[in-house]
Amino acid sequence: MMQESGTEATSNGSASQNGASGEAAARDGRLKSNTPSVEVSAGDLMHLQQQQALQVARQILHQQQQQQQQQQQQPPSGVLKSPKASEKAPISQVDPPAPAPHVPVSVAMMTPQVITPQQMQQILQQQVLSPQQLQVLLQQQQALMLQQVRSRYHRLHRLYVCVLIRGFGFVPPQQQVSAQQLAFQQQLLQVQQLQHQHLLNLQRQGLLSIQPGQPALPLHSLTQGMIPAELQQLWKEVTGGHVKDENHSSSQTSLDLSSPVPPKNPLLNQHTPSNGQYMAHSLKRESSTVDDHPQHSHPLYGHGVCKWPGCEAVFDDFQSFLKHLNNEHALDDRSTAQCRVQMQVVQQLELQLAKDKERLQAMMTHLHVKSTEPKATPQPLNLVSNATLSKTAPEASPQSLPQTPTTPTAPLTPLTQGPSVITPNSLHSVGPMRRRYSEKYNMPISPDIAQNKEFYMNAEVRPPFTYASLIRQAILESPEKQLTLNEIYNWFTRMFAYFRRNAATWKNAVRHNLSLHKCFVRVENVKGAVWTVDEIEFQKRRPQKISGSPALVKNIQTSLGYGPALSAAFQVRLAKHLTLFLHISVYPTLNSLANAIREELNGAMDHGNSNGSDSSPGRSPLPATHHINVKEEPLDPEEHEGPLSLVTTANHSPDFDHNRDYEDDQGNDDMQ
DNA sequence: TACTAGCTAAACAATC
DNA sequence: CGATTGTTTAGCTAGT
Repeated sequence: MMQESGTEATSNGSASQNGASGEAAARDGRLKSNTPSVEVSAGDLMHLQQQQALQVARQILHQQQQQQQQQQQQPPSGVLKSPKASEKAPISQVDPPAPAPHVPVSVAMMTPQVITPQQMQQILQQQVLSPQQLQVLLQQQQALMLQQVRSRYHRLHRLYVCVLIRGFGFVPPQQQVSAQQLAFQQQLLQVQQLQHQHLLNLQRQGLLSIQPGQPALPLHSLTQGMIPAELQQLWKEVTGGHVKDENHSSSQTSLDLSSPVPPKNPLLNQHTPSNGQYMAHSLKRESSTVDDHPQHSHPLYGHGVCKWPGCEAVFDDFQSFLKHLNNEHALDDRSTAQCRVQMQVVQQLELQLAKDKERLQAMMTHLHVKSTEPKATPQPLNLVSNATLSKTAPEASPQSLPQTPTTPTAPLTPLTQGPSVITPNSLHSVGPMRRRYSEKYNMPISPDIAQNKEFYMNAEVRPPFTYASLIRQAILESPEKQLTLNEIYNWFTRMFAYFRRNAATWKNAVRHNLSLHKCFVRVENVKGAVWTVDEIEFQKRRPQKISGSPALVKNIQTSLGYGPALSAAFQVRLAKHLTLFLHISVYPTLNSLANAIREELNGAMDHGNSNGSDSSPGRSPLPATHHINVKEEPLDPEEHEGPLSLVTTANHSPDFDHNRDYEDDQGNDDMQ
């Protein structure tokens, strides 16, 4: 008797693998992205550019030094010479009292992407520019920069410098500054376009989140791979260390620019006497909305713990935290690497968030459009639930109706299978599933089951299908297209969490259906008896409802404005999914749900055009032992494979009409 | 209102 | 003998 009991079990995990694998894939992606060289091509590009920039800057510097050595006798008047190496050494990070030397913008300005080293060399060899001219123009350039581009993205600055230098390069030194500026303006326009484009790209990539009222945060990744001290030294050498206006306007910026640290951490480069003032100021500037108490709050400090990734050091007071921050998380390779990792993480999260937001928006829009249609909402949404909860709605409501008014009442049970949420009472309250929509609108159930497999397996939601449909599905899914009763039981419990309870009830119903419906044929086997599906019988009985009641079809079509019955059924399903999606906050596979919705959206039309023969190749596999009364020829054997598609139904409804008074009723009468 | 479909419950018999 | 399987009936509800 229990010979088949062993078949149960094995594969409850199969369904959840989709979601799991998806998440794993996502995680993999994220992990991969943590290695800057692999995933973020933009970052790689920037890195390369930075390296190039460095090279170019060095080249320029070298050339200039050579020139200066050659022309040492006549130092330029009015313009300061480049600082000596010894003066360059103490850079901003270790030189708190002197903000002037911070010239970080310039560092970032060393963009190599337009001017090749060869070009630069050529320019310098031709001595197109004297250091003094260079200095003047740099200052002009910086002024323009301040005017036109307040954002402090490195890329912008680099591009500006690029333009500057290039403009120089093609203008003879004799020419007047206005001509140079003209050329520069042209370049500027070009660069601005590039900047805009680039910023858009970055925003799209989630690298940047520019808030309206906030100064744009530096894109630290642009300086990845650059050593701030070196860069600033180079800049000093190039500019002579005189870019005061820039220094003033962007003294904080400067630090940012030379640091790959995320904006959230304004302290990284603040090697000021760590009294917190500067940091607090910077912090307040950068996150003013968050920080009302700059002295004691910090994005990296919370509940007495350093929130630097992987740190979690505990501090009694804010000052010690600041000290710790300056000491332990100073600008070094480790911190930089951690910041990069964090950036990648954030980027991935933002990407994901953006995608999901977009998806949600589309769904909301879709729902809103639907709900505004007069008759669409009430019927399909409650189609299942009304019937289902008819008996025990008062019981069920507290469990299944904490949602919004649009929530379908029935199949909604919390997705977590925990007993804390689902009580036996509530489950029991989910009453008979009369007029499951799959029956009513001839929805093929296998796509639904397939797409929502994970959902049904994990959520104790009553599947909106009749027992007959489910039994048929179980049988058709089997390799032999035949199952023992116990195997059918197992399929139910395996596929639907709902059927893991109240076994006596639904098993009785299964048996009842097997016996009652002619479409289920019992075949004696060596091992005992197995049940098969007489597909023809099954197909015959189902379309009666919809084809036999044109009013229903009409109602569906008119009420939904969609035309085909597909829309009604689909909307029910969609509503179900969406409701779940929207109201159940913690569900491990939201993505899969959303994907299911999307796939349904996409697939709906496919079903409308194909005959929807999906996963059930089952074609009357049976010898039909006692079905001598199956005399009507199948309309089209192909059309009867698998679950009914709506098109099939629609196309053949007249045919089914003349099958209306089929023996099913007679058979029932016989039995009764 | 009558009819039908579907569900639940239950009684009962046959089989393992 | 108990559990399982299979059949049948009854009653109910919702939809037509």
